[in-house]
Amino acid sequence: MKCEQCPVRHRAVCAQSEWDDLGQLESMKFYRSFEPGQLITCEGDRMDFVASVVSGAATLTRITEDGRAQIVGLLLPGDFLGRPGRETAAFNAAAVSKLVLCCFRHKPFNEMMQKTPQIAHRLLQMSLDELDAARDWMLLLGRKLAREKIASFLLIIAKRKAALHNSQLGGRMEVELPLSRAAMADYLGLTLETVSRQISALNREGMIELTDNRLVILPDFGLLANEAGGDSPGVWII
Amino acid sequence: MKCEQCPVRHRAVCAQSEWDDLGQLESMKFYRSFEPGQLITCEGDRMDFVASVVSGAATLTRITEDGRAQIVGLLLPGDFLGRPGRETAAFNAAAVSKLVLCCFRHKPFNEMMQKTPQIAHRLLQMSLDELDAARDWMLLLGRKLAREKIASFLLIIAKRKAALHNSQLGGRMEVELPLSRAAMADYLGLTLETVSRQISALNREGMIELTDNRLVILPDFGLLANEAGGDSPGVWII
DNA sequence: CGGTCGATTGACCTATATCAACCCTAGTGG
DNA sequence: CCACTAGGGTTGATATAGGTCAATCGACCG
Repeated sequence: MKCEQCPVRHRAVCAQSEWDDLGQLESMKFYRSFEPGQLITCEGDRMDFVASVVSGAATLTRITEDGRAQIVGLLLPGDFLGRPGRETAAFNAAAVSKLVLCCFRHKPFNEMMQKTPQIAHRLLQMSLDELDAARDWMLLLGRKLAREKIASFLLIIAKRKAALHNSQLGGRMEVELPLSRAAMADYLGLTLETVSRQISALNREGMIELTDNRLVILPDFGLLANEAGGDSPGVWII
Repeated sequence: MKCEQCPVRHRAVCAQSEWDDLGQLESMKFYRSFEPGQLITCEGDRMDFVASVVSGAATLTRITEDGRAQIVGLLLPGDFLGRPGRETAAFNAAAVSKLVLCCFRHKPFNEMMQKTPQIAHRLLQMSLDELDAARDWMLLLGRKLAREKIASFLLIIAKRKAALHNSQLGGRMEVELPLSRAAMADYLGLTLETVSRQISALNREGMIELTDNRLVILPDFGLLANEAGGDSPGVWII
């Protein structure tokens, strides 16, 4: 695929790169695909590339010795996986849907970063945005009720979808959940039973309409936002 | 104070800057002091500078509409406050002890970042480290028991102290808590009563020795680490 | 048709929150 | 000098949100 036609061209780490830089990236990139459930790396593993998510979704997970898991990152199209200058994965990364990555080997990517400020700059921007998002997520994990966690999650997915498609936020929206109930639980610091119960409750009360297990209609975005426990939603629009 | 004598010279955003860059930073920096409890910025406020923590400690806090608070960042000596290119604070920032900041106005700092890759590069490094720390914190908030949260917190403070002084980790250590019980609760996603109870319990069991309310002796670092719920501790050493 | 996987629902339990009393220390002012 | 007060911390009794364990359901698949 040519970079110009790339669906994440204007959002990924290469977003601010100009023509000739893009040509260089083009020549060093390679695509990798993963099936739902497939591991990309394990914590501690050598990871010889960094990548942009082109399509699909992946999760970063941190696990305690006794097996409790917490998803600490949800990578959607445009997001960046890996850390330049670190060749050992700090987290388990797994595909949660059919996933396509646009990969770069560490060494050429590092050299590129040294030479072209745009890429380093964009990566800094993206990292700071992720940090903001992580901090909002800490508020959710530490202080929100189960119901609020679920509502917040639905909103963030809706917002990401709107941001990717440059479409409007608000009113009636349809979102496809990128995660299973179990994965949502690991994302929200809940059990899958609690996730299921809360989703059922929101459904019963008309806050959401469940069509498929993975397909949710939000009849009223604003109404649902009231249930999310009110952190300022602006920052989520990455 | 001259930059060469700065206690955080080798850890702050300026760590990788060379002589002449340092001269430039020197000419544009200015110091500000804050008393314990004093607000630095409120979410949404205009914030006309970025800064390095020289001494003392500050917290970043996120608050829900109905007043539940979560501390989402603990800034210790060397840490960076603010975001280049954003002049509106995204969080409440407050001093929790006598605090000294080394400040730079946005505009000259941005220009400096454009010109000198070292600063931008160091800031990227620091942001990525913070992101790693935030992700470990998400595991704590989402999945750890109260007792494990407290133990983890004591360990991270001990580790930061060791890192700053380049001293050894392990064995018997003494740490000064930068936070009140209430602030610890807001950091750990607990209530202050639960914090107090768990600290008392660890004290009773000899895992820690309380001298002052704010001064804790860890008789055996490794023993306490067992109580922390076992995320790989390596990443904490920022 | 049996088996597997994800999701839902129910009954019960527990870690932590909540509410409340109390303690200790430091500071203040009579 | 000492009573009074305020702020931080501890401790106890009770309530509850969400966890745990277990049964069931539906869809899909060989």
